[in-house]
Amino acid sequence: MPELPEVETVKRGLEPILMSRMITRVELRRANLRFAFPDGFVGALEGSRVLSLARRAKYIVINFEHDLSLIVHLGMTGRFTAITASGKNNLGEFYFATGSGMTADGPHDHVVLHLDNGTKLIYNDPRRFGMMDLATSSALHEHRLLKDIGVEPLGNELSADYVAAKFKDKSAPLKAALLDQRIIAGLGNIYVCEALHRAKLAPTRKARTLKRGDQRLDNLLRHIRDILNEAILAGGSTLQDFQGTDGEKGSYQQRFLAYDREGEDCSCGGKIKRIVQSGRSTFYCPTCQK
DNA sequence: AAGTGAACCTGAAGGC
DNA sequence: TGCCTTCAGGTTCACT
Repeated sequence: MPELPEVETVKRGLEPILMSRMITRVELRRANLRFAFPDGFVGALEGSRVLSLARRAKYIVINFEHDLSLIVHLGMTGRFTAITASGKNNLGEFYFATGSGMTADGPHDHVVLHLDNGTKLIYNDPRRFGMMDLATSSALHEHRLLKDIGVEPLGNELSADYVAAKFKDKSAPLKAALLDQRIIAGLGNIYVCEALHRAKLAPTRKARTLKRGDQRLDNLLRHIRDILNEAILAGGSTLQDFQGTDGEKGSYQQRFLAYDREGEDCSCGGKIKRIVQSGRSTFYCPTCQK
């Protein structure tokens, strides 16, 4: 589900809960999510103290003392819920509820982290497309999940020249190229649709048609950055029931101009169309996106 | 080699 | 009401 803005929102929500805390106990309710939890997962985390949190693409990285990192991916439906002494605090997509009597017994509560201040942090993931793995902090970028990830779209490395070089000779549709995490990190189906709509570029166009020096490429990158920043400010989107840290609903969904708007009017007078590209829905306006 | 589609898994929503 | 089909924010594997 979550794309870069939602993952960033969850990471920011986890920060005050986890920072400087020690994990005293780890409950694993099953042996795997997308893949098996690594050997020694529980033992490595128990007794470890959190130093910092980071995000890379759609991965949340929790750094501990002694060169240990926990890499988490929320997949499509992963969410964190913190139960503190004062009640339940939801960090991901969920609902807000209070009451210290809440327990971690939902059918898809797969991991429970018990912290040294009594807080329980629950990872819930119905579809189990999420992932958790351990890594060596000092060699984080060499981890198999992270080593081939491309540039962060909100960092300084994302430039038109970089993208043009990656798109050169690419016959894949622009939509597919933008979803490729090896080129730009963190873009997902929604924000790619929205950015292409804002940039008035057809998702079906071959990536290589945007060449070095083409102003439309600068324009597209500007829209990508803008849309991600706006979404982060809004606390992520609310497809279904995404919510920010404090139970406040993310409000970005209301601003979608193309995504999930099949048949509706585009501001240009055309109609939003839904097509399928590499197995995923693309929403765009054939009238103004060229 | 690159590009497309299927697979992974569960739940929600829509059609009949 | 209930059964069946389709679809979902992601990633990765297996084909052509």
